[in-house]
Amino acid sequence: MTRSFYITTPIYYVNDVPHLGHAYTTIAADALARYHRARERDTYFLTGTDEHGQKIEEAATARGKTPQALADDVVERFRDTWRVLAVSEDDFIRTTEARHKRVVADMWNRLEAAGDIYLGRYDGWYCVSCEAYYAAGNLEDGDRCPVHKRPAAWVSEPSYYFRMSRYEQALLRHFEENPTFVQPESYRNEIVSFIKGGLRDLSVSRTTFGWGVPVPGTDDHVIYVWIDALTNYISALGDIGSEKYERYWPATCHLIGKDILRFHAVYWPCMLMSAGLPLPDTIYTHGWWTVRGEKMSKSMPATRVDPNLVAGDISADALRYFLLREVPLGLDGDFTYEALIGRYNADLANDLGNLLNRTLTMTVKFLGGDLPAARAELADSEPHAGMRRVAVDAVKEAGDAFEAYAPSRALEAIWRLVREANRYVDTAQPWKLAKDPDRRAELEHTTHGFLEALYWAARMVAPVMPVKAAEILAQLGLGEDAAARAMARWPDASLAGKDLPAGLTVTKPTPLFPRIDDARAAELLERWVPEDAKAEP
RNA sequence: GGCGGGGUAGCUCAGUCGGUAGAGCGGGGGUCUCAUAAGCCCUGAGUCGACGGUUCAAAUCCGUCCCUCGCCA
Repeated sequence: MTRSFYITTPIYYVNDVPHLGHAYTTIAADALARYHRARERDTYFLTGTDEHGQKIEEAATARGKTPQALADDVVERFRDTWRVLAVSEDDFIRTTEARHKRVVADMWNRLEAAGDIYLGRYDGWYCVSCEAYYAAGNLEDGDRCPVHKRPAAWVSEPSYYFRMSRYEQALLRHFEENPTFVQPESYRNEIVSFIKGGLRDLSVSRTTFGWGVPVPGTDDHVIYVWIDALTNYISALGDIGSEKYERYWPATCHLIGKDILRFHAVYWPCMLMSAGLPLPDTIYTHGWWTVRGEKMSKSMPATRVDPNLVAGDISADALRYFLLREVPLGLDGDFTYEALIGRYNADLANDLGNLLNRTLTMTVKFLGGDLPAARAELADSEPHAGMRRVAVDAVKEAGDAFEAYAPSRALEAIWRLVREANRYVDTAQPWKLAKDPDRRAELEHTTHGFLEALYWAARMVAPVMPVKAAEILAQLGLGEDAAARAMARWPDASLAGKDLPAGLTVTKPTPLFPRIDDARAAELLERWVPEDAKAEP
């Protein structure tokens, strides 16, 4: 029995407006979840929101609302965005839900029962905007936070501590025994050297604000971020020991951004060890997007990319494709609208979209729209055998790549198939075969060949482009149910030549990805670039 | 400052255990006509960051240096 596949995104701070960074993590996790579902694994995909903390409390006060009312309000921005981006999460956890708070309290009690919680005092610099504490050495001009350049506050308060130092050796051993625990390897090395530098105990409660999960048995301490936030990965499954917990925990993959690597790769494993719970298989750290070479930031309008807007104009799938194809998951990348439109035209409109269009048109023109069967006697001759070899290889390579958290490589492999199919059409020249009644068998075999290539390509791109994949299958003549069933199964390479369903009829195609010409590109840029950024050079 | 990545065609990057370099994009040329002025084919005299070393042979190993990025609660 294969183990289940449980993948998570971080919970996003609910006060934020969903941006390209949120979209990227969530889309990547969604593609991986969809791929594993197609491999018929018991898959669970979780995302959600972090709704506690001082920042929410203050924002709510400023608007004359309760923190809960504010959270209830703004959480919809995330839910709406995920609908627009075709995200298929199985659950959406909010840290303000009762089911979450109950498990957080349970986690706390477990750490305490293990003797790993003690009362101390916290002294340090705190920046409200970052919701983060700084060592004196990391501040600028004496007391300014390096991110917001705002003065940080000196705080000194009683605080409970988690005895993380106790797990230093056990954690190092876990890294040695599980070389893929943190991926990619460069991040693993960073974390190992961090741990080797020595682990300190962790301040895990606060008394200066109230919006959070109360520390069990106290009335003045609130659990400070990590135990609260990280526990979402378990609380979404239910209580520890519940049916769903047993079915999905430990997680297969926590997909995260590099800014929260340490919390996932150090704090969280230590907490789990203390609680006596198994550790996740892999913490996968994806890279960071810059926009036009600049770090994304609220103070830089030109770096503001609204995934909802872009998806609305050129389809969610096109954005999903670009983000997952342009850059390997573990590396940083630069986002520009020019690159987005470039890939849209080259890969989606010209290669894939036009392949669908030309092949369907030929099927209608030369065969009256009836999908032909393959001819066994031609299967092993060229160029037919060449087409099949490339298709079979693509299924294998794309599958291997998705397994290895490398959607960009999977897409490259699928595009080798798409390009080969275009080449196959040019080599076989169906328009000539159609003029010669004696070559009817060749015409049918070739047509079957490129349609099956498309049938496979559609199913393989489905994790990344679920909506467009369904459209391709629909244009190939599959009904809604048949299309859904096809997408729910990864192609079986051994079925080459006999996988395309028989008896289907196709009609005149509609362009899947209408080409973006220069005029349209200018129009889109006008819409996408924020007003306050247009003045910039 | 300490530790760790990188510096390869105009751009983005591949290059396993050393055998005188490749893929996509862009540019240039050609060609088919089924197609979204799409497709297909052809086209790269790159000091493989610099210098020195090991070797019959180094982008690939060693040393020094330069530049760049990341981590150091």
